[in-house]
Amino acid sequence: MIKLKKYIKENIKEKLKNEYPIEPSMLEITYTPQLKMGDLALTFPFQLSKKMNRKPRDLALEVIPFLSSLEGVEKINVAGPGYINIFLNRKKFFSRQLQSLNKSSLVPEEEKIIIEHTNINPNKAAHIGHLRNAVLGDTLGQCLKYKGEKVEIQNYIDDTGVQVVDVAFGFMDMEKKSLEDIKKIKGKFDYYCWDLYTRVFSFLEKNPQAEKRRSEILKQIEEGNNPEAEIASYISNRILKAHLRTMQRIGISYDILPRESSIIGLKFWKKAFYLLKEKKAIYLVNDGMNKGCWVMKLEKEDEKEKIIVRSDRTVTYVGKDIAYQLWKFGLLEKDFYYEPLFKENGKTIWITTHTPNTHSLQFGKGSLVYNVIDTRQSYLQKIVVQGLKSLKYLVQAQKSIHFSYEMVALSQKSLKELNLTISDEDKERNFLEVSGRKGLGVKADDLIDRLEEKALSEVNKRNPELASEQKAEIAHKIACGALRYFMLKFARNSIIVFDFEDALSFEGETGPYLQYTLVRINSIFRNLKEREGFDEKTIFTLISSNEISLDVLSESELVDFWDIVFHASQFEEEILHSIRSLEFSHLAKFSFNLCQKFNAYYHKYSILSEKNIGIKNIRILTIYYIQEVLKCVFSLMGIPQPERM
RNA sequence: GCGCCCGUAGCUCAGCUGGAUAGAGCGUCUGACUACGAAUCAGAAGGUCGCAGGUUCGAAUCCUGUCGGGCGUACCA
Repeated sequence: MIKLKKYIKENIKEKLKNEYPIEPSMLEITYTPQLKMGDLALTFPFQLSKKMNRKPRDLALEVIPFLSSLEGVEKINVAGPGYINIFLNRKKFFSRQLQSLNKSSLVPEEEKIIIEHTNINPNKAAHIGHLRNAVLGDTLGQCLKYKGEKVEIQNYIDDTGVQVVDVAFGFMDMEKKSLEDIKKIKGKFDYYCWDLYTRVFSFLEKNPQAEKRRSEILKQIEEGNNPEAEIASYISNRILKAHLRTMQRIGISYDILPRESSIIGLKFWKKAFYLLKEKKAIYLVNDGMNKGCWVMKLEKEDEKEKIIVRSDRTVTYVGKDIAYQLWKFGLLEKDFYYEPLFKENGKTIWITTHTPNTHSLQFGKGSLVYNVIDTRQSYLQKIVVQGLKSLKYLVQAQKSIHFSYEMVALSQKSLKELNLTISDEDKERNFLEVSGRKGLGVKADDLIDRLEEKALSEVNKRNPELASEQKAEIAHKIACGALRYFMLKFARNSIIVFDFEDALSFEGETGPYLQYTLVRINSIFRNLKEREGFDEKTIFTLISSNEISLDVLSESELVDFWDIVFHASQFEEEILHSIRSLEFSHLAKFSFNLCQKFNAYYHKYSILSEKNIGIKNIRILTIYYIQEVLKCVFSLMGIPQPERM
């Protein structure tokens, strides 16, 4: 479709350029609201009419003779006040689509793209907000890979931040536990810390004097080689593994896990600090509130200073983030050491370390960087970009993209279901922000567990004869599909007010609806094979024989055939559009719509029982085409494809 | 105060760099399993696109103002 549009556009430009003052931007090809009007539409007569001071409809009529003999175009006519509508040759179009299946027509544009996502503080269990982040980031990565880009997925581990300190403080000072005691804790460690963290938070609120001890621990951790650092490192490592397991459940993985401790240990910040000072991007404040701090000013926002280095000479998170961002572009002249963390499906996941070793690998050095971080951190992301700009890395600043999205919040109803108590003031709100500190949130594993449980009971109803392992596997795939579609169906600027009923639904606009569509198609092909020996080979010969004739179809079936095929053929445009706007709800809605069209088609037209071979073959090719398109978009969205369900 | 985001059907949301009659899902009501799997489908009801201006041949979409809501504006991340 992309190629076809390009062809038409260039041809028309060529044919009209001598007669009319036409500009390339006028030749955007759009879709008609209804296929009976035509397949593609041109609106340039409206723009031309202004320039030439003539009626758009007259211009359109006049132009049409110039447009004849376009390859693949059946006819062209004028509609309404001056639209030029193009009707494609359906047979040619369809067989071309079938032949170009699995051949991407998208072209890569970057040397290497880095995506940073997930980034969960390793001090408590992952929650639904983290799931949104990871699903968006992963989907972006899959789409870019489809486009042919070289993609590296990074998951930044803030293992030395205050959040980990808080939990270390809880273990050491509140629970009086040694490292050995902590190691003995059985069961879900991330859940244990979830509860401990909320207790620490309320303890600190009531005992402000403990603040001193807390900053002591922070310093010890940064220095290393002491019990505090050992405990913190144990906590973050164990929780990190829990997070990775959770993400594995929904099919999300990473290439490299950069650790903050490595950034500190390898003095990345020292280097960045030197650069920033040298270019006068930051300066020391001599008096006033920020006395003794190194600060940065944000462009356009006067009077506002962002502290990068605190008066006690420790660096803030943003400072480290600037250093990290510089490293991502290969601008720091420093590199991490890497060690394998574990293997996943034959692929090694690497983690950074500051201890030298012999592994020689190359990460970073991207030409484009996406940071998937929620919109509340826009200000900090701006500071990071500002840092690059101040260092005169203008290209890199422009290629630092904050993929922002709104938070996942909790509905009052879901709070009640979780038995969470909240203040009277909060009870007035429509929704409540997830808060790790207050322990307000739905843990990712809990949600996935509930989805799997529900899916399993549905599978049991429908396929009681299957082996229990098989049922569990199907239930898992359904749970994953439901969750991932749920996270993608909302536009990224829309706050998801989490509701269990919506999230656990398997009907209507949901992941399982999409999966069910594919299962139906599988079922048809399974039957075709069992009953008639009709397999993939038969389809390939059918496609390459080029003996399909659409003439056998009735008029109304031709309409339905064309509606579904034409819609499906737009999938690559949708992928591109989703990447450009970072709006994967487009891809989600597109897939859902295609499934709706298929399900309607399915009810209307039978395949196995069709006697007319010509009609039957077209129907088979049609659903084969839909199947291939669906498989492609599902895999980009990470929606698993069970054979049956 | 300043910055960013949101306001579309009873509810939850789509609606592209402006394009033809504003769409889904849920819920409500009416139908369809002796059928390639009903996790489905067909149909009905439901809208002054927050409000007011402006730009345009054309505005849910762009601009300005305004009202309502959310988030950010930490020597937390």
